[in-house]
Amino acid sequence: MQMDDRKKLILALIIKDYVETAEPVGSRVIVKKYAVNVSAATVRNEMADLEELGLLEQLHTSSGRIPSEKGFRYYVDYMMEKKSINDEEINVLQNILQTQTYEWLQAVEKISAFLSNLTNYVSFIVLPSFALNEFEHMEIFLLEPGKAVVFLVSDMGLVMHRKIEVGESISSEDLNEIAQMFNKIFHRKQISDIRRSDLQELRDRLKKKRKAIEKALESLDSMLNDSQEEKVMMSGALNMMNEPEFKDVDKLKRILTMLEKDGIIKNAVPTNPDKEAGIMIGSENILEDMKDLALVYAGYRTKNVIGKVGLLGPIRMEYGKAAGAVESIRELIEDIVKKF
Amino acid sequence: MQMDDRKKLILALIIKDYVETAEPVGSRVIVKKYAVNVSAATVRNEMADLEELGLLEQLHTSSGRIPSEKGFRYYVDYMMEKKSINDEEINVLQNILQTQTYEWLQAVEKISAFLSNLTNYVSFIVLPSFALNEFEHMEIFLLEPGKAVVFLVSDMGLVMHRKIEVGESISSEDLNEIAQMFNKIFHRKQISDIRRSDLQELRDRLKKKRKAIEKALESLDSMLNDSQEEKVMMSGALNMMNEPEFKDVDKLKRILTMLEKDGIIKNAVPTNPDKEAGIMIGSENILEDMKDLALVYAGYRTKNVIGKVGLLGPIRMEYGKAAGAVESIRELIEDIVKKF
DNA sequence: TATTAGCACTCGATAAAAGAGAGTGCTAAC
DNA sequence: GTTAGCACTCTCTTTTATCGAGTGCTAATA
Repeated sequence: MQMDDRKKLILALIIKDYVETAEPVGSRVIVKKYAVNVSAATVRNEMADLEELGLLEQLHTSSGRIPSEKGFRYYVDYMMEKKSINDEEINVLQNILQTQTYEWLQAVEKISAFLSNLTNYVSFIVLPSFALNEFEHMEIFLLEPGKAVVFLVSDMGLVMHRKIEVGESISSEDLNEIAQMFNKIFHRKQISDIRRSDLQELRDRLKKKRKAIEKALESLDSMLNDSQEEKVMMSGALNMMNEPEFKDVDKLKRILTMLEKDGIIKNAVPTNPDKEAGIMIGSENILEDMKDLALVYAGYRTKNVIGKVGLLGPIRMEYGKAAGAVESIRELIEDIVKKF
Repeated sequence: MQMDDRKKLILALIIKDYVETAEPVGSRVIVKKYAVNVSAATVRNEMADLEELGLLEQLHTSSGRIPSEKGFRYYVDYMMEKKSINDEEINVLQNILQTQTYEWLQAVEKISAFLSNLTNYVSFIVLPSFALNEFEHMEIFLLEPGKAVVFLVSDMGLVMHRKIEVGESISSEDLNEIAQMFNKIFHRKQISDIRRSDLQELRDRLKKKRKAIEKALESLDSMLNDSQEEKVMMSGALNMMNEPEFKDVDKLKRILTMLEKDGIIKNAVPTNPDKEAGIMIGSENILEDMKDLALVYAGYRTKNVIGKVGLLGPIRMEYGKAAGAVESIRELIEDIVKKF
C-alpha cells in the first residue's frame, strides 16, 4: 500500500488534532472540524489503511485513532514544517541578555528559561566541558595572611576561583612568583592535556614555598576535575505537569525524578549533534527511561567544542515548533558565545 | 473543660497515627494499636471532648478524627519532643562537606540537600545578603589587552568576579593602581554603606584611566546590586510528590509552582528568626498561598548577619523531627561559617 | 471503481443502585 | 467514671444499567 496525498493529509490532520487535544481522533472530527471534502466513511477507510501501515493505532475497537510513534516519525521525516522563533521574541531575549547578564553561565540560564517558556516543554543546554579548552591564565592573590584565592581563566572566558590556605609567611610577591611560574608552563595548553606529571614537575622546582604551591596545585587540580564534566542547565521541568499524559502523580514522579537525576540529559542526547535539529521519538531514545518522552536537540559549536541544546516533551509534541525553536536558539547561542 | 493526662495521651496518639498514615484515626485504633488501657467507648468520649476543645476534627459524622491545626499547635507547644540529628548522620554530612566543597555556596547547597534527604521535606537556606557585610578586598587583572576581570571579596569570604572591557592601552600596572585605590577607600566598610557618592569621588580622582575606572565601577556596582538580595537555596521540592495530600496533580502543581516562584520563601519566613525553631502551621503562615503547608525555621548568625534555614512540608508533619533537624543544621551552619 | 449512506456492534465513560464496613453517639448497666 | 451494646451515618467499593462516540461492514450510488 502506498501513501497518497489524501492519506498524508489525513495523517497530518490526525496528528494536528491529537497534539492539540490529547484525545483519540475520530473520522467525524476530521471531516467536520477540518472541512475535508469526503465523507466520514471514506476517512474511516483511509484510517484503516494508515493503521495497517503502522502509522496510526487504536486504543480499543471503538475509539478514534492516535498517531503511533511510527506515525510521528513519518510526519517528522516527510511532512513537518519547522517554525522558527520570530524576530520579536528573539529581541525580547536579546534584551534580557544585554541588560541582565554579565556572565556566560548566567546567559545560558536565561536562554534556557526562555526556550522552555516559549515552548512549554522542558529545555536544556549542555555546556561543553571546560576541560576541552585552553588554559589561558591563572592568578593568585593574598586575602589576608594565610589565606589566598586562586583564579583560573580559560580562553572561552570561563573564570573559576577557589580559596586556599597558605602559610602565614607567604607574601603577595611569593604568590605572584608562583602564579607566573604556573602561567609559563601551562599557557595555551589544552586544559585536558595538563597531566599530573606536569604538576609534579612544578612541585619539584620550587621547594621553598612548598605549602602554598601544594595548595595552589590542589585547587587547580580540583577546579580541573570540577570542570572536566559537562554542565547541564535544565529549565521548565514543571511544564511536564501540564501534559495530560502525566496527570497521574506516579507517572509524573517517575519523569521528574528521572530528569533531576544528574547526567541523565547528557546521556540522552547523542554525541556530536548537528546544526539541524535531531529528533528522538519515544522508544527511539537511547535511554529506556525516556521511552515516554520525545527529544529534540541540536549542537552548537564554540571554537572547537560542541555544546548541546534541546527540548524534552511528551511524544505528542509540536515537533515543528520545537525543532524550529531549538534551531533558532542554537544559532543565537553561537552568536552569544562570540560576544563573551 | 481541662486537658488532663489521658486527653494529652490520646491527642498525642492520634497525631502520631495520623502523621504516619494520613488517615482519620478511630477509637478502636487507639485502643488496639497503642494498647491503651481503657475501652474504645471511653476513648470516644475523650475524643468528643477534644473535638469540643477544637483540637480534633471530623471529616464527616462517621469518620475517625484528625488533628486540627489547633491540635497540632497544642502538640507543638506543650508536648512535642525535638529529635536532633544523630552524630552518625552529622558525620556523613561533615564528610561530604570536607571532601566535596570548596566554596561557601557549594557547601550550603550540600547542606540543604542533606536536610531534605534526611527529613523528606522541602528544605531551604536563605543566605544573608552579601550587602550587609564588609568590603574586604578587590582586585583587577588583565586577561588580554582590552579585557580584564574584577574580583570582589567580602569578609564573609564570598568572592565574586566579573569581566570588563578596558581600553587597549591600559596596562596591568594601571589596573593595580586602580584596585589599590579602591581598596584604600572602601576597606572594611559595610558594603551597603558604599554610596554612589563615594564612587563619584573616586571617579574624579583618576582622570587618565577613565574608561577602565568607569568599567570597574560599573562592575562593582552591578555586583553590589546583585548581592543586595538574599539568595535562597531550596532542595527536595519533589518530596512534596510523596505526600498523599498532594497526590492530586493540580494541587501539586499549585504548590510546586509557588515554591519555584522567586522570593516566596524569603517572604514566608519571619524576619529575625531565633535559634529555637519556630513553627507555622497552615493558616498561621504569613502567605495565603501557604495555608496548606507547615513551616519550620530557625535563624543562624554569621557575625552581625542573620540567615535562615528551614523545612516546608504538609501540615501533617513530623514536627519533632523537623524542628530537631532544623536546629541541628542551624548550629552546624554556624560552625561551617567560621571555617570559611 | 471509488465513494458514501446506513446500521449493527463494541467498548469506555458516566450514572445510578446496592452492599459493606468503619466509626460514631447514645443508652443503660456495671 | 467506665464500658458493653446497638442503631445509625456516611464513605467507599462493587455492581448494574445506560449512553454515546466511533468503528467496520454492506449495499447502494455516482
